[in-house]
Amino acid sequence: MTKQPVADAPSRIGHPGNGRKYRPGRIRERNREKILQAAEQEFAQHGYKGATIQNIAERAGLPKSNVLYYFSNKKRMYSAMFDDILARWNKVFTDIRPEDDPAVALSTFIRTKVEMSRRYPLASRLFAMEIIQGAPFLLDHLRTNMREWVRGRAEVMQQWINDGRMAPVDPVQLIFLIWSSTQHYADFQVQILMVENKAEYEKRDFDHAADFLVEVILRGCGLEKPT
Amino acid sequence: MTKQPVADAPSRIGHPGNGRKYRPGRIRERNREKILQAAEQEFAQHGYKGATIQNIAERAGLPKSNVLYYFSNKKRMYSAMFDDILARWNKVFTDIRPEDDPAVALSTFIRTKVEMSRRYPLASRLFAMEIIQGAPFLLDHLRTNMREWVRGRAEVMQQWINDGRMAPVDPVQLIFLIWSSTQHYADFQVQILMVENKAEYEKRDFDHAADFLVEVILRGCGLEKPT
DNA sequence: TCACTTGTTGTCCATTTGTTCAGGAGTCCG
DNA sequence: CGGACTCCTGAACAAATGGACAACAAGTGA
Repeated sequence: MTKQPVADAPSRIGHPGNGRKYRPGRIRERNREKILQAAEQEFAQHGYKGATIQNIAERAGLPKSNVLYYFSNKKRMYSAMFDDILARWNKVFTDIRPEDDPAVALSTFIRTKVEMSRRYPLASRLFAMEIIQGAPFLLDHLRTNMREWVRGRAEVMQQWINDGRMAPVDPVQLIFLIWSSTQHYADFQVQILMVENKAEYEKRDFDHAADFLVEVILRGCGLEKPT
Repeated sequence: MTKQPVADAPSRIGHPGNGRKYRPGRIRERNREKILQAAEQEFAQHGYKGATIQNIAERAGLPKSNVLYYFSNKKRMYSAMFDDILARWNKVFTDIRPEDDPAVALSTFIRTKVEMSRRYPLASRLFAMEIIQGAPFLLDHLRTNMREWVRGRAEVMQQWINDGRMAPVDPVQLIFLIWSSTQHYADFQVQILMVENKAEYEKRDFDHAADFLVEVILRGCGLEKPT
């Protein structure tokens, strides 16, 4: 009789003595990571339906069966990825507060998002794909967490507006504007590269983009670029 | 011997007397349209690899074989769609000239693009998908037509800047900003609806968005909203 | 070493996929 | 009507796909 595989439980390193005799291996952790990275590429390029386990396995340099040992099926693999990505996302974005300086806060927000586009373009594309496809997996997340997130920020911005500290623009639309314009550098990378006739992005391209966005959007909100 | 099908030739209605005895039917035209529309939905939702001919056929209410009679294979179907879309695209966007008023021109551009997002959300998503996937079919178009298009507009904007008629911002980045922020309303529809807790878009939502974008972006470029 | 868990993989399978094809139905004009 | 052309479609097929499984290898703590 074969043992039931541990079935894509969330990573649990340094979590001994939970009734288990052996700590679930470092091997597990390493391979899980390899596979998730491969999956990120494959899913970002082909979407959920278009991605194949075979391809992911090849990218990860493992046999298909082994991939299926770690993630018992395609669906779980896909959502495991988003767990990873959303966790990363949550870690980076700090809160804003009414007493913050609007110019500084917005500028930080924009720069952080551009930096995310630079460092994790695949995650960005993946997210974009998921949304375009109708967000079958993330609908709930959008409806709850993300809605709350936006509401919180928008409230603070509204406060700033009421206090006359920035121009009266719709805060929710402003968030969309920042999201879209910053993500664009990850999602539409190919288009931008072609139009600008470049082979690759460099750090300074992102800095330039961030400078541009900060300048235009802040001025658009009646703010001065912070020093 | 069966006749070779006319093999997805471009529509040719009202084009008689080219050696053919019968004008290539109106049936052809009607079904072609039905199929292309179904394909637009399917490809926009699942990407190139994820879309299936079977699904397209079902959406169009035709047997698979019939779909393949009109478009001999998946690839041709896919590019036929883009021919359609790019043609539509080209028809709508008028040129800008140095003697135009920057505020009016930019404002028109933004509003036109928002209107496109409203009227042809599927086309927008399709395009986004194609780019995210690395633009395997559109690379050439991006490299040539689109590059030229951007260069032309950017030059005019630079002229405006040189003449002191708008703030000195990078024109190419400005175009990207307008593209991304306007497309967002089509591509990320689901996200926006969820965050705003709505079931559907209405015309006035787009108007609101367009007003917001015109206001912020124009001000960001040191321009006054045109009356 | 032993007993047991975790990790690995080749093989198999039902289903789906893109595509071909042959034959037939429908349409149109003289 | 007849014949030329257009349109339609069920059947067939090789390749690919998601997944199940059983046998085996490697690791681990006692």
